[in-house]
Amino acid sequence: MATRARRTERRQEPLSRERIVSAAVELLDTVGESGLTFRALAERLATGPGAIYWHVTGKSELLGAATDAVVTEALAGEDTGATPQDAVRALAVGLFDAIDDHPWMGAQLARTPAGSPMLRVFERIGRQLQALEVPEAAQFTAASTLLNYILGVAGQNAANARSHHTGMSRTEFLDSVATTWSELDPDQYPFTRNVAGRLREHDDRVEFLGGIDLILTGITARQ
Amino acid sequence: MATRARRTERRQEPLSRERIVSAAVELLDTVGESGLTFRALAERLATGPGAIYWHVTGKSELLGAATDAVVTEALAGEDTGATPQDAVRALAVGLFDAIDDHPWMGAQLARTPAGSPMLRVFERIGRQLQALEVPEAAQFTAASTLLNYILGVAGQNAANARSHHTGMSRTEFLDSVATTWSELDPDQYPFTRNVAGRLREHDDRVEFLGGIDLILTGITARQ
DNA sequence: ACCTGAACACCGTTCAAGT
DNA sequence: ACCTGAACACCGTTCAAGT
Repeated sequence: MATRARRTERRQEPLSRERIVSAAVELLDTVGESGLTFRALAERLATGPGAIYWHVTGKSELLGAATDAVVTEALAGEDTGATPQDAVRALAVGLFDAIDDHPWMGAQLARTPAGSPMLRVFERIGRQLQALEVPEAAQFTAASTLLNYILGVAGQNAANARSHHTGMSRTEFLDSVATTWSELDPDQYPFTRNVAGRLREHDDRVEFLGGIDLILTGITARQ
Repeated sequence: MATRARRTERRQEPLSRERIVSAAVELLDTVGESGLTFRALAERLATGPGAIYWHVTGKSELLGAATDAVVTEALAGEDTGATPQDAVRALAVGLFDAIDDHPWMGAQLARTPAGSPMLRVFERIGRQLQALEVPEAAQFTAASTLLNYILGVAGQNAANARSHHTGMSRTEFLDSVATTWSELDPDQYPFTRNVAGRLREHDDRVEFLGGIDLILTGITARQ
């Protein structure tokens, strides 16, 4: 009953939104934001650029769908943690790592109106705030603050990833920034000069979590 | 001694980086991000697109310079306030309003590596934290958290401005979001549904300041 | 219904040629 | 030194024509 082995000219699976989106994610991951073009995508899918438009309305929908797919994967699984604070940290770190793996997504998230992907994050943060017994009147502001902070870091991460593609490691990069900062005019930048040294022992993820904790402290200190 | 009145063919001021940047800001403000093209800019400056490249290396530098100009204007003047908290609030609101007036800048700031414009914000936030007597080891994280939060809100504001250019007012827009949220699946989005009503009495600026206060509370609660 | 790929209307950027 | 504007190498998107 089995069909015979065919020549190497493997038959092409039919085009589908799913295949298009996952090819887009691959392209974004390997060649970066500017590498995602309809022509490159079409070549990868062994078709013409026009074909893609049958399944997707345009480039911005495509970028949105790619982001959505990655966020969904990052948010897979239930929220768990010894405390609600831990659950928020786990959620935030999950997103942080996803953005680290897919830097193009940081820029995309930061410029996406609080639509589908981030709404799920908002919801899950909110539930943990309810568990923390944050008063109802304060829940919205608390959840928004956490979300906006996460989005801000996401944008910065994306910007950094874009700016030091010069083959520098993150440590080398931070080192060079630290040097620049410590050479700033002491009259204009006393504070920045003062904290420059701290950059050399800087860990992005630890720093990110430090901000989350600061906000969580602010949220609970009010009660 | 005065030169005679000339024909209406007014003599063109020579091109300069300054004139180019201010024409770019004007174009961005009136036609939006996608309206800034070298051809449109050249027409406005009564020259050819190539001329611009003599004064500016390319589009990304131009966008950076435009952002820099607006931020500089927004940050003009000293930090003042009855308390360091007030000074931080004033600083943050100044930026918020500038972004509100120039929505394209939100996207730009969110994707700018912490370079020149935001470094000045970082510095000024930091000085207020010193005034608050935040322990030195905590200053960097505290300043970064405030800055990242501001950048996150900036990005969201820009995204919102882009998405509801359909001639809806902000209130109408919030109303429609509130309706969407309150119709979400109660099993999947209990929290979001629950806070949906709050959107109708939502004031972006008040909400923004609420987040700043939350973070400031977190910063001072640690001491 | 779905795919093809040439064609359209743009871009940013370069560069020989001018003043 | 500074400006001009045609030309190059791309884009996203459309659409008649095919299967």
